[in-house]
Order: sequence, then C-alpha cells, then structure tokens
Amino acid sequence: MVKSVNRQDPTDVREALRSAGLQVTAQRLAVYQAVVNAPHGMADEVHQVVKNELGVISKQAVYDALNAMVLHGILRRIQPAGSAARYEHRLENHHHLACRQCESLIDIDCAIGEAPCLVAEQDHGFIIDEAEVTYWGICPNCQKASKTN
Amino acid sequence: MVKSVNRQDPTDVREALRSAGLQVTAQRLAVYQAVVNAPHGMADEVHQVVKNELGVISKQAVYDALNAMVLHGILRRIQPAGSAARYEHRLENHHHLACRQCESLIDIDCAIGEAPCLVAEQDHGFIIDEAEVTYWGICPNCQKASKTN
DNA sequence: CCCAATACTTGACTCATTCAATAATAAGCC
DNA sequence: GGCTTATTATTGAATGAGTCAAGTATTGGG
Repeated sequence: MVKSVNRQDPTDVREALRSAGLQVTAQRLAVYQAVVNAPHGMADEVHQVVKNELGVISKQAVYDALNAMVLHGILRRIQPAGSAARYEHRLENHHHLACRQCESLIDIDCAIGEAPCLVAEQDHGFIIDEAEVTYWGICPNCQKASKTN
Repeated sequence: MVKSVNRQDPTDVREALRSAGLQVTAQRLAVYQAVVNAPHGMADEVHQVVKNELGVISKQAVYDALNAMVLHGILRRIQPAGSAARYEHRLENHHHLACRQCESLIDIDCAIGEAPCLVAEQDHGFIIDEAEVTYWGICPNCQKASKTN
C-alpha cells in the first residue's frame, strides 16, 4: 500500500518520482509544488499556478503530471459530487467536509481513528482498500450569508 | 429533513411530486419508474429506458425530471469518482461499494448503524446533514478475471 | 556524448450536462 | 367541461472537464 507520508521537501518528490519509475521534470515538480501550496485545487487552477511559476506549460502536461502522480500514489485525487477533480498531497487517511453552497472543502481527520465504519460488514466479496468519507453541510460563512438575507 | 421511505407504489410518487409542488407528468413518472427498475443508472441509461416506455422523450426532459426529483428528495443522486452521475430511489441512509475496475456499484447498509463516524469530531462550524461513504475495492468478478490472466 | 524511452506541446475531439427560445401540457378556476 | 397561465417538454446550440493522437523535446542510462 501507499506510504502514509506528507512530502514537502522537494528532494522527497524527486525520489518519489524516481522510485515510481517516473522521470523528474520541471513540469512535474512545479505541478506537485502547486498542489502543496494550494491543496484541493482543480486541474485548471493548478495550471494557472504552474504557468506563473514556469512561464509556459500546456494543460495536457498538467493533466499528465497529475494523473501520473495519482497513479503512483504521490498525489491523491478527490472528486466531490458536482465538482471537477481536485488534488491534494496529504496521503494519510483523512476525510473531507464539503459546503453545499460555496463548494469549499476542508480536511478532517478520521473521526474514530483507524478503521471505524471503514470495514463494511457486508463486503459482497469485494477486496476493499479504501473508505472514502465526505461530510456534506453548510460552512460558517454561508450560514452567516443566509441569515443576513 | 427528507422522509426515509422507499416509494414503489406509483400513487406515492404522484403524491410526492404534488406535495413538492411539482406537476405530475408522464415523463416524470416514467423517469422515476426507470430508476426504480434499474438502480444506479446514469442519465443516458434512464433516457434509453424511458424511450422504450414512452416512445419519445428528450434527453433534456430526463435531466429536468431527475434534477427536480433530486432537489425535492424524491430521488437521490450519487456521483462516484470517474463516473457520470447515477440515480437511485432508495432514500434511507446507506452507502456504496464501488469496483475500481468495472465501475459496478452496490448498495450496503451503514456498517455501524445510525450515525457512527458520521458525526465528525472537528466540524469546523459546519452544519452537517449527511455523511457519504464510499468503499473502494475490487469486485469478485474482477478478482477472478485478473487471476486467470 | 548519444540514443531510446519517456514526457511535453498542440490542436482536435468526446461526452455529460446546461442554457435558451419556443411549443405543449397540467391543473386551478369559472 | 372549457379557458388560462404557470409549469414542463422539445429542440438545438453551447459549455467545460477531460482525453486522444501525432509530432517535437527532454531525461538519464550506457
């Protein structure tokens, strides 16, 4: 399984790429860094950030980099209902708190700890490797906004 | 909150539509029935089924019907990562088991019962109304397939 | 330093979903 | 039961995330 580590040191990313059999390129390093600096960013946002960093990079290269790193467990992809895919570098098991109104997304640790309801009783013969939990609600800002209206 | 009921009797759907302030139309009834008969269907599949039933219906009408019924708690929309939106009529709290390879999706009851890890410790001021849980793994069929290869 | 494998660029393309304008229908009222 | 109007359906075009494919550039092992 994937090592549960937060990689912030650039050296680690290079190593992670290499040990995954991926080449180390300026584009990939910049894409990784963009995700670290702005977690939960969508591909398009990552693209903007990396453009500021490198000058030019194609949208396709961003998608390639993101997909490759997700595939090799260097980044994690999350796809909240109704939103484009988002990316994060935090790899340990944690969950998300999503606002139904403003689409904001917050990390939260697993409520009970290791594997709470994460072991399904009725597994139907599936080999389960992950339990993804998303809490849906209204964030404080949107609560305020709807009161004043 | 939404009443936790499985509506299979057509009369109930009519009532549900009316009490939601929606008009009862042949299209909506057929769309609802299609979702009951083939749970977890995507909009396009629902469209095909309803076409067989009614002869003609526009894709747009299917989307309108699905959206309206989801908005009023008559249907439920689920959006597994990497898939188009799917629809189901079962409204009680339950979760899903998804195969990473074949995209199959199975209902499972909540493992612990009422509200297990469904109450986040760190709610960050959010008013949480739902905890969505998706278990990811490999289904029995795909396990077999990968062994024989 | 060279070369093959890997990655990037460009631009066209797919597919789910939505938008907008027009036509049809449901259901409350007389 | 027939009008009336708000609600819903149809049609066709548009959007936007993401992928595909062909050609060019770069990485890093030999």
